[in-house]
Amino acid sequence: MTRPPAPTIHHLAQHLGVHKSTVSRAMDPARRHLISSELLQRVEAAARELGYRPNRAAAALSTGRSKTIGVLLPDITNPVFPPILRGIEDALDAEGYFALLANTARPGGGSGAAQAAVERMLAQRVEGFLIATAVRDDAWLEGLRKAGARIVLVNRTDGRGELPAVISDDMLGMRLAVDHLVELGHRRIAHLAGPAGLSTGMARRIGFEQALRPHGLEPAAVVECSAYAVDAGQAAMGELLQSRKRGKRPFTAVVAANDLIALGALQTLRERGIAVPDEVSVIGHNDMPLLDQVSPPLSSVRIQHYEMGFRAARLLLDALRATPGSDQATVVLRPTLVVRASTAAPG
Amino acid sequence: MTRPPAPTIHHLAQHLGVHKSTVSRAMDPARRHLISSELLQRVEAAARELGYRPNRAAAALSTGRSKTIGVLLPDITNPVFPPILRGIEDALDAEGYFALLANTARPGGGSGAAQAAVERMLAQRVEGFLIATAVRDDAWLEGLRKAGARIVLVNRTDGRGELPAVISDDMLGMRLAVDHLVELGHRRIAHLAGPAGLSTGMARRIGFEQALRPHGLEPAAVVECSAYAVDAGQAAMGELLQSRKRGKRPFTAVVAANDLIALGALQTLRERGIAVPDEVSVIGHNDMPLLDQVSPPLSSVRIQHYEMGFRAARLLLDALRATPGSDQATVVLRPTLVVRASTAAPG
DNA sequence: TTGTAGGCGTTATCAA
DNA sequence: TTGATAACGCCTACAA
Repeated sequence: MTRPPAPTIHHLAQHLGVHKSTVSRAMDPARRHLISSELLQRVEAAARELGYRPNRAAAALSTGRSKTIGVLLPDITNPVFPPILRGIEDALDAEGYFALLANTARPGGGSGAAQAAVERMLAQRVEGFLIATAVRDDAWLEGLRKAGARIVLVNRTDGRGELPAVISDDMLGMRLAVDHLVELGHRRIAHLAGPAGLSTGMARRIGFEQALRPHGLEPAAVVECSAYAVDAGQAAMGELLQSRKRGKRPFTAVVAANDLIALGALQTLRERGIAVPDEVSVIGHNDMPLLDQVSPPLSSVRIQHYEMGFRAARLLLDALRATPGSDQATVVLRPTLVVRASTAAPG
Repeated sequence: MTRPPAPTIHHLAQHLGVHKSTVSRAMDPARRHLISSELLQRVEAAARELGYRPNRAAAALSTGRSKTIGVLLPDITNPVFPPILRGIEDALDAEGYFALLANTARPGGGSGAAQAAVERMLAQRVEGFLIATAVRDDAWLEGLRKAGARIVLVNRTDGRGELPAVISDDMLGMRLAVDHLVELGHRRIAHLAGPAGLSTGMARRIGFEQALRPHGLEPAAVVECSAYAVDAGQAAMGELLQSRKRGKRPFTAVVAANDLIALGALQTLRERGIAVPDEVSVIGHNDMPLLDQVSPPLSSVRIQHYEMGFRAARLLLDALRATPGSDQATVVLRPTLVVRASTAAPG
């Protein structure tokens, strides 16, 4: 039982007794109008009958357009990325594009995996890249741009802000968190920062400090986590408690750079018998799924992940139509505050 | 600033004063040995220098192999799929393949979206499909197979078991859950079933009933949820409590068909002031992330999602090498029990 | 070990 | 409105 060879445009043309260019035109919505409606119908009927599908690989070769976009993200297993990817896909799908996906956070680390993925994608002749990997070091990214690649950053920016990006307003996000706590009466607020090497880690840390200023406050303490992960948050919270014991600037609230870190903090606090929110308030960032199911339900700053992916993909698609260089835009999305039970007035 | 046209094999050949087939051979690891090592070095150097990348779109046209696999899943936003996808990608990546992804659970419902995605993927000349969409109705799937498409099912089977698949042993999974509860002393166990239209929903329900039998037990009650979702679980748990009130076969434990349903159940029980696990034990299924962070930490049956994706992709890749028809295999992975705090001896 | 010729399935450009 | 011809960039015989 061998599979029948897929019919080509040639077969169809022969079958109909017309030339293949005619079939080609009939199959293209943009050039259909050049065909007599009677012939058009016949072509469509025959195509259905023979199960003809234009070979995109051939079209790609001929036109130079693969209808394909490279998507780089650290790890789809991290809950912030699925909605982003979903948004990307929905936008691409609407234009008949596909995403070529690569998870670039390999055990090895570094940007090597990302570069390797880019190489392969380039070979596939993707028309552009959507990049959500968060490492801030990327000379290679700059090189990619210089080589003529179309790029839109998602959920991050490059160092110099030369690349178009769709991000969340991290300054605003931290202000929402801090204002909320200050309003509740907190004056001594600590920060569990994300890795300084990641663009959001840095932005949120700065955002935290700037958000305190208008209130005449300074950070009670800042500890940088080694990663956006529960155990890193656990460890960092431990450190924070050390400094607290040493009596310098005891804090009544903690702003975490992300939800996983916040969950780790919650765990450490629970272990030490420190009540949340009675003794210490905790607020996360991202508002990932299921935060309402943990104990206590975690307050957080909600980011529009789906929207971020969708807009980024649209931005890229628009840029592909336009001439190179006309794609300079950065979209900043507004986060919102989600108050649950992990934040309350200081005891 | 227009981007420089990518160099082709022709340019490289010219630059080196050799014929393009020579370059072609030099770039292919499988045929490199036919080239004098001196020339090989020159080619490689020149390739690096000019930034030459073989155009896969052209190679695909020429060889008929796109190095591309279509992956269909309902919704990447559902936490069981990211690890599956990651596994798929890792396996594909190792062979230089890419995944073309489609989320087929659209608001509309039905298998229309899946079929549309398949159409487009066929046009892209994917070499095969990995399908994780769970609807059990699929005449169209059968049609796809008959048309010669290479398919491996992931996390589901087809009705007749004609397609190779990688699944988890749902019978065993339910047995693990039921045995655990029986061992704790439960005799009246209820089931919150998944939608009967989904392959896992059906399999787990049957598994549940069969697991009770050796213990001389019958289901205390079974309620089918409208979806694998928290609110569906909430509603179903409400129904279960109704039947309990009516006094017929009151239960002391609930086996949920999936974790989201279990979380919904937990919520309803909390609202009604029924203590877990003191009055009712609850166990989920899948062991999705963060279950250890909810309250009480949810016992569950862990499924090897990553492995499932990885194995499925390998199976497909192997089948692609072999001749059609030689790919009949079904891999069954073994789940494990994860005991946390939501299950205990009946009060 | 290297070169030559032809074809993969489309689209694009002319010409009719 | 349709047909003819020539690419697109690579691979695969086969010949040298």
